Amino acid sequence: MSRIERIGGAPTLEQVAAAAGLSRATVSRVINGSPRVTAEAVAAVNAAVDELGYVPNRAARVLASRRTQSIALVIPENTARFFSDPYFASAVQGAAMGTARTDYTLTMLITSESDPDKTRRYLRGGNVDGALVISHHSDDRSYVELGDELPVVFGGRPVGEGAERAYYVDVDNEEVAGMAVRHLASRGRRRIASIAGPQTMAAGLDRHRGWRLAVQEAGLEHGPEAVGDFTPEGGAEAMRALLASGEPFDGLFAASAQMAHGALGVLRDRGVDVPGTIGAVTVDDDYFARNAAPPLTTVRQPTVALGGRMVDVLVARIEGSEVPRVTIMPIELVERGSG
Amino acid sequence: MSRIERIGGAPTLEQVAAAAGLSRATVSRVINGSPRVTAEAVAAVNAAVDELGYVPNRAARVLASRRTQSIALVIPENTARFFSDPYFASAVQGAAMGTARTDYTLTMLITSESDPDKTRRYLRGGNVDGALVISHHSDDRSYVELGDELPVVFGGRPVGEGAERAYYVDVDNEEVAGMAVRHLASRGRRRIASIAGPQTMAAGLDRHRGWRLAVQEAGLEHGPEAVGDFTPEGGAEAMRALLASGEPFDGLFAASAQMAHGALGVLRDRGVDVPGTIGAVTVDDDYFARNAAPPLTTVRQPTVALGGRMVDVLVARIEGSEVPRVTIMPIELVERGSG
DNA sequence: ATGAAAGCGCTAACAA
DNA sequence: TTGTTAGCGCTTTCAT
Repeated sequence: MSRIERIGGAPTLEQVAAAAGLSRATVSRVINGSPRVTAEAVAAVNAAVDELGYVPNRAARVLASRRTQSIALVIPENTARFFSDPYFASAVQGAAMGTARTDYTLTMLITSESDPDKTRRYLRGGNVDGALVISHHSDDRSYVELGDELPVVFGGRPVGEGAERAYYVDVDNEEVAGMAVRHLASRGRRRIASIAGPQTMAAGLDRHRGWRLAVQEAGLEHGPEAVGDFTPEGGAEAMRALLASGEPFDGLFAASAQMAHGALGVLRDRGVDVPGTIGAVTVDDDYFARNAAPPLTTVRQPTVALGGRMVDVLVARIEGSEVPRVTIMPIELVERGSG
Repeated sequence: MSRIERIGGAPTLEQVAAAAGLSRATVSRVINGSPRVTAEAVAAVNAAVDELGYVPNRAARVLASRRTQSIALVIPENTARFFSDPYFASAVQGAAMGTARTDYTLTMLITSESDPDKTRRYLRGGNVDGALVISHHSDDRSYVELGDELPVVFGGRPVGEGAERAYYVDVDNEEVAGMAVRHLASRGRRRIASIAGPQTMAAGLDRHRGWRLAVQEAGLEHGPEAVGDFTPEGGAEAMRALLASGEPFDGLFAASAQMAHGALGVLRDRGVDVPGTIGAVTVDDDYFARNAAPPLTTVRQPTVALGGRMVDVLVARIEGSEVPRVTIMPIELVERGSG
């Protein structure tokens, strides 16, 4: 042992080795769970580790092994309301909890507007083993191409150039709309209107298409349609447009609970009874759905689980396992008072 | 240059040095902004960096400099609803954005129930330079002691053993309540009831005390009081208790918008007019405050900024600057329809 | 102002 | 199974 004993600070592998009467290599093997060690060695190392309170130095490990054991969670800053959106908040929570179950570390990366390349440089600089990108409510798809440089998993199907190669976890958004429409049909609604999400985003597009198809398949009529931006204000405005169109409808599919919440406010102001006159079904079981008046019948997507699954898929890819490029999470209808 | 040129992968400092015709040491100085380099050296290095697309390897840097340039965001897992609470979501957002402005990296640490020491080990293992702990809605104060081992900054004044040494960023919660009560007084309310938060938490305690004092100082009467758990359900239950007490009141201070939201639901069910019969003021300008019926007059605390300030304070401490142990953020009254 | 050289603490061939 | 020995890519004295 050529080095001087460290006075303060954390104990090193070398000190553990000395205490256990073994070499650093063997201690390293034990720490990393290698099968090529004797039970005695394991016991001796564990004893020494406990005694010294040894904790491996992450940086040294990363440097030597060339694996960072950490993953990035990329959050587009232009999604200003990111955290006030329950979908994001839940997905982030799921990702964080999912990461905690592994030996990986989750680094939050908010893309900076002042220096847009900062995030990209960080990701390409070998600082992480992979990245999670939650792009549900954003049309920022500039990270799709990153998938060629390191493992990336998207939350929500990305759209645009190269998206057909991207790994993602999502729900079947056409089926989300279908489930909603069929429920309205089963309640006797005949003319179903739609408040769609942005048509630049997969969730907006697919739910809208799902509405169109399901209405057709159920032999119903298409009511008027309007596009919102997934916010309550957008939903309110869309509802005004629906009413202004003059086309009648007795059912409404709103592509997000936030929009439905805003839409219901407009209906209440105009004295339109829900579910009496119009039955409404939406997507997302969050506080907007639960606290609307009346509470919203909705298609629930498992957002926390979705975030967790993103981690599972990413870690599998990092560690070289085969995983399907697309993971679809189950959905379910939650009946409440709105339709 | 003894090493073999790397075929793929990121370029190294050594390659930059070769390209710039300088030593690694000088390149390192330039990269780290040392003043002891000539302008020519800076130019040469920058050119080489741009040409090669060089990005420093974080692990190597950490290992050599013994500074990790990363901070942890500790989130108690028992705060199950963490992310669905707008206060937390905003504070986390602020912290993430604040970190993005620095050269630090933010690592999310959800404390695992299955292995409660995992977080602690990670923090003590020299993996981060400091930690942020947001404990507003939690009485988990087991991280106070961590402050003795590495720089820690709390969001919300911690309570319990050792808390008097803790660095934290918060609002003046007594003043929060005072502002609310004085507003009610100015609107002619004479008997002010209180729905308090958990008395195990600073925000709960201080706002309750603030209510008591302010009512006294304004020469008003104390109406009935009840304790909730900061959730809408807790607020609803507390309101039922207030009404059941039989004590009259024409003003209400609810210590959180979530509780106020729940309380107003009960009043609406019982046909009590707000603000006609009872004027209500609360805290937090979030979704719950804005979407209650009627919308809530509330004391706004700058949660996003608070999260950002936590980072500022922590970084200052890490880098050895003097910072006040306590940082108080400004608050303001937002008038809406409830009182 | 610059360079040479010695590590930071660990992993991973390669030998034994 | 264990130990020896090179580094991983960077920072940082210490000379020059």
